[in-house]
Amino acid sequence: MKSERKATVKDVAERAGVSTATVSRVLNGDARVKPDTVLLVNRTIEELNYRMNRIARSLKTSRTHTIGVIAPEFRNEFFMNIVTGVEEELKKRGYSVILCSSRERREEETELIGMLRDKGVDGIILIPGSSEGEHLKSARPLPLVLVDRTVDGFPCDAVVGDNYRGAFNAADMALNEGARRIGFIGGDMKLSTARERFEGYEAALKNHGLTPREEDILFGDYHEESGYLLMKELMGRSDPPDYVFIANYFMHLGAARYLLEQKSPFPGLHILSFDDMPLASFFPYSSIIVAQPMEEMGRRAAELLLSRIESGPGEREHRVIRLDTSLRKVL
Amino acid sequence: MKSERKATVKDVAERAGVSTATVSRVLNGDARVKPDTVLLVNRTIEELNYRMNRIARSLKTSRTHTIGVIAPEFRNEFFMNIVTGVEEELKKRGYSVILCSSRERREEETELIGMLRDKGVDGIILIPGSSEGEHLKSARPLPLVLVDRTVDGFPCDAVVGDNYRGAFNAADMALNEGARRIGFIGGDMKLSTARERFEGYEAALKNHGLTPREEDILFGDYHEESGYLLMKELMGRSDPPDYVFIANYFMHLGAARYLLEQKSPFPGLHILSFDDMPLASFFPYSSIIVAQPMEEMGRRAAELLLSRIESGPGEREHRVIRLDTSLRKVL
DNA sequence: CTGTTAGCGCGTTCAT
DNA sequence: ATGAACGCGCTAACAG
Repeated sequence: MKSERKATVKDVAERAGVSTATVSRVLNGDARVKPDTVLLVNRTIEELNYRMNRIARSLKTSRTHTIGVIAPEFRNEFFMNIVTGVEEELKKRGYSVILCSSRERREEETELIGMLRDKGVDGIILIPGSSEGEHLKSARPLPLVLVDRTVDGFPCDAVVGDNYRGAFNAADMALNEGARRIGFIGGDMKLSTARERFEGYEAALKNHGLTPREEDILFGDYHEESGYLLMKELMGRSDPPDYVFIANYFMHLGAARYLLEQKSPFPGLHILSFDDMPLASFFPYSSIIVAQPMEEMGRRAAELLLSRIESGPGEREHRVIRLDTSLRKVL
Repeated sequence: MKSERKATVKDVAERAGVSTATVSRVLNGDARVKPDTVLLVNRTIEELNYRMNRIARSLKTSRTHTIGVIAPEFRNEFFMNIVTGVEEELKKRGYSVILCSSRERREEETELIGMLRDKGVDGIILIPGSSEGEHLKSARPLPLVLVDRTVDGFPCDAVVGDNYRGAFNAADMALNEGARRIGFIGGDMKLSTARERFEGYEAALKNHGLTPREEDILFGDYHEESGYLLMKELMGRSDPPDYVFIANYFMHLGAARYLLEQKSPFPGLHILSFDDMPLASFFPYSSIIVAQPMEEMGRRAAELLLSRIESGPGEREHRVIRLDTSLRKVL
């Protein structure tokens, strides 16, 4: 059982009595190899326990079958649902993913893009951490697909949820149900999703002949703490709204924490929120949830990216895929 | 602005009037290069906007500065906290991570190990999806570090929490607080963590002169649904225990779902649980939580792996690092 | 259908 | 302190 050094194409070629080119052809499923030869080569490969050195191949082809994925934060279930979809689809098509966290910092995004390019990834999928995109052009000419949010001043392939309609539909349903006043706890309006969700909410109210009251509308930053504080502010008033729309899951989480802490109940309170995470429907007063197809967003982003990669620089138009949301009625 | 093909060492060498060997030395910080030359080369590198082709380097050195990380599931916050620690530490030391999901299947683990080896990773960090490890030897001789759980019949470097002491301490605290009967909702006893947690619980009871009642002890599979069902079974009885120890976060989640669904309260109920996730302390009746240092587990695993990689096949003893847990008192 | 040959871009002796 | 030359393992022309 003397385990020699790893076998190479050359070893296989010699042992099988063919040329390295033929071995390479078999390896790559080239059609014009005599079936017998294919068999012979494959048998030899088995015998030698040969495994292709993909690094050498990459050097030659300048393709790594590796995609860089940049997410703001791994501990975020929402993002990781997207990544799950990405990985699933990519794996199916023979790619793997280098995952990096941008920690929500622009400079990190820039740095990571450089690192990924150096590592030779075939493309990048990025969940933007901020609303600006100027720095993303450093990815060029590498194929790049944004997920979840678009970015200002940087037209780019992207897969996002239909935030406007999602928010509109939720608010509309609440209104049809008899909501009198719907408060709003939003995200940073510099983010595309935060804007769209607010606009959807606003449009639904107008559509019902209501004008949103300015004091019912609060903006935070999509983080847990901000949801906590804004909910506290809203409910601490003498005349709070009967419905509250919370623009994302993490603010919802914070709001729920506040609500749970209070001894006395809030009769008649109903909460609308974005993102149907496993727990969201168990938060107190949770009533209508806008569900985004998180994994599908990831899958579609992967698909889009691969189509760019595999078709070369064909179509130059940027494509923005907007996925439907659905409503989940809780109580 | 004619953007030529990417510059190579050769281009830099020519432009700087030195040899490629010198450029390579500068690139790798070789001490014996005349300072002037270093400066010159570095300037040229800037001018040409040269970036090293790391694939070519990898082909030569057979080191990729890439680590494979296999987790059972990306949507699991617990695992992703570990991965966060891994990525953080690795990034600091100049490595990046290829992340793959085993979907909790042994065959996937095997397959992924093969894929990672083919991609030339320098080592693998694996969060085992099952209790068996026979198939993991296919990773040899690649450095491999297990995190969170060890595996039967496969001695291996590993970083785990001190499950026994964690469980012991939690149960002990509850008993000192006046708990009369502590029920137990455990995980699959084939898993090392499930066994250790049960043993810690059992030992604490014995230590207080109590014998655990057989009917108070239920085993599930660490998943949400199983927590739901077992909690339902336990609380549906005529004489349920006053304390319940739930052996991991996801079962705790399921149990909480059950509890939340019930109209009538469970006066005096206290829940002990493992893993201090952001929400755990808000679950109903949550009382004592055993917190594992999730990110640190990841960091330590990364450290251990890199020490193996960078020191070559030195020490042959497998090292198991057992990290302390801490107790979090909720109510 | 198959073989020959020439690199891909780098690190590394072995000279000097 | 520096250079010339070879080769890591593979694929891609180009021949035949």
